[in-house]
Amino acid sequence: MAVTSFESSLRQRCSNCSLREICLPLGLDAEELGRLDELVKRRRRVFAGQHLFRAGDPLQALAAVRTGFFKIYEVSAGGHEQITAFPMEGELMGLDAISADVHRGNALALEDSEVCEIPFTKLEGLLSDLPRLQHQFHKLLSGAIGNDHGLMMVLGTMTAELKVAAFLLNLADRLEARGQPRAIIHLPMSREEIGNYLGLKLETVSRMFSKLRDDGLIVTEGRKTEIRNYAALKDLCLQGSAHA
Amino acid sequence: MAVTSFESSLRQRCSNCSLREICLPLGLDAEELGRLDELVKRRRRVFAGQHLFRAGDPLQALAAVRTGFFKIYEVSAGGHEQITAFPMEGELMGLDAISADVHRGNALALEDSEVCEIPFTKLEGLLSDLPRLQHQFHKLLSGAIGNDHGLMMVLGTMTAELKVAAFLLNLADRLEARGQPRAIIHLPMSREEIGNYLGLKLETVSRMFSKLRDDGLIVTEGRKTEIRNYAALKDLCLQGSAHA
DNA sequence: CGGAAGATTGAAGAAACTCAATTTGTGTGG
DNA sequence: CCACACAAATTGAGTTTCTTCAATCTTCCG
Repeated sequence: MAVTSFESSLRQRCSNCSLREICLPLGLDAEELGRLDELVKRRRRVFAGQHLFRAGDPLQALAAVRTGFFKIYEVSAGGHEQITAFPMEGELMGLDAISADVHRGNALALEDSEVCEIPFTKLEGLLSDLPRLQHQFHKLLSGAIGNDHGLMMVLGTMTAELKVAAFLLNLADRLEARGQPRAIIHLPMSREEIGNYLGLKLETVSRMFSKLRDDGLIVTEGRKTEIRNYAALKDLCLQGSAHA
Repeated sequence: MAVTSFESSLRQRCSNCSLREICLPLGLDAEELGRLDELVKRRRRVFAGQHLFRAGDPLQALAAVRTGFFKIYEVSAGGHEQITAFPMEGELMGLDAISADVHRGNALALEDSEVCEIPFTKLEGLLSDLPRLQHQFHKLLSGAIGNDHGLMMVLGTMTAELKVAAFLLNLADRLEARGQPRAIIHLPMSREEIGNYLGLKLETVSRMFSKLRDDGLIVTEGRKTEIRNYAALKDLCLQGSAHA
């Protein structure tokens, strides 16, 4: 018992979370963190292939990825699937559900994962009391819009090669923001899922991986990818969208 | 003077605004509306071709379109422009700027327009006091994410013909939500701007307009477009994305 | 170790793009 | 009000890019 309570006080708190600089509680003081801590239901496990929520589910809680990787996909009226995000550690899922109190997207774990759940109604109550948390939450929502615009730019302006390059760079930068080496990327998603996300067919994605490999920008070993020349990859993206 | 004050009390209030069911103040009571009213700076004019804000400008105020039409476009590091939205009456602009306190996008008036400006810091203060307004604001932010996902679906899964059809349907539905006839659409944007938004070249957009016209779904007269067969246009979009 | 799913590569086809010419629309000054 | 000039839109022909179809090859589990 003593051990359990020790562990829970040590590990299961936002204040000790290694993701607190990325996740919701960024920039809160100890008292504010304590209030938030009370709300958060931590370390719910979601195994690879399982859904955390599905489109149509009522919004109960927002979820932050603690460990692992998810894909969020929406299904159109015509039945087509479109992946809208690949959330990783520290990223929130379900923000688009606030609008209608119902999830638009489906959240599927790509590998065994853990999430922290934050009951949304309770969170909104807390936001009224804690202006800094409120502002932080607005920044998160706004940032999600900005991320989506970034993807629109990729989808709307880039060729297949640039899309794949931008995809890898995006992952690299997000890994780096978490203190991990940006050069080594383990892709938990298939070529088909990457293609769906980027508006390409899986064969095209595969071809572009091969091309980037042949050009010496990356090294591929199945789903393990290493960025060999980050600067060149970045240049490729920049100059690529410049010719318009 | 008496007339002026009469007019201002009659016209220049959210409570009398014809857009209150679409814009921010949805579902507020009289007292809450009054508090919001105090913040809003109304009827700032922006003439066609003028910018309301530009990327890099510090976020001072969110802006709601009162009359007219805007385009929001972002410029990538490589210099490519991507239009991310065409806001019309009742729609908010600048939500993506909260994240970094700086505008990401540029807001250009496509026709002579009027906007209501809401100082953002003051708004956040008010949100803490008015839970219903806070919730409404969160719904708006969340809805913006949902809209973006809808566009991603269009960009990622649809052919040129379907993209244009979906674009027209989107406009039609938004007009209808404002009590205007959904069949008659005056497009304030050029073919090139439509193409930029949809990830197509202007010639392709033109061709698809012609195709939809030849198929009897729409009638075109320059930028004036009439939807002749709404149901068929909708079917086209649905079945189109089903084959995957 | 064997089977199935995922990934790669090739060749042929379709979709959208580029380049170019023509037509239409718009606004301005005579 | 018309004529002119300029910008936008349309249409055509040829090319590029991506997709489709198909055949391997690899990886990952049981």
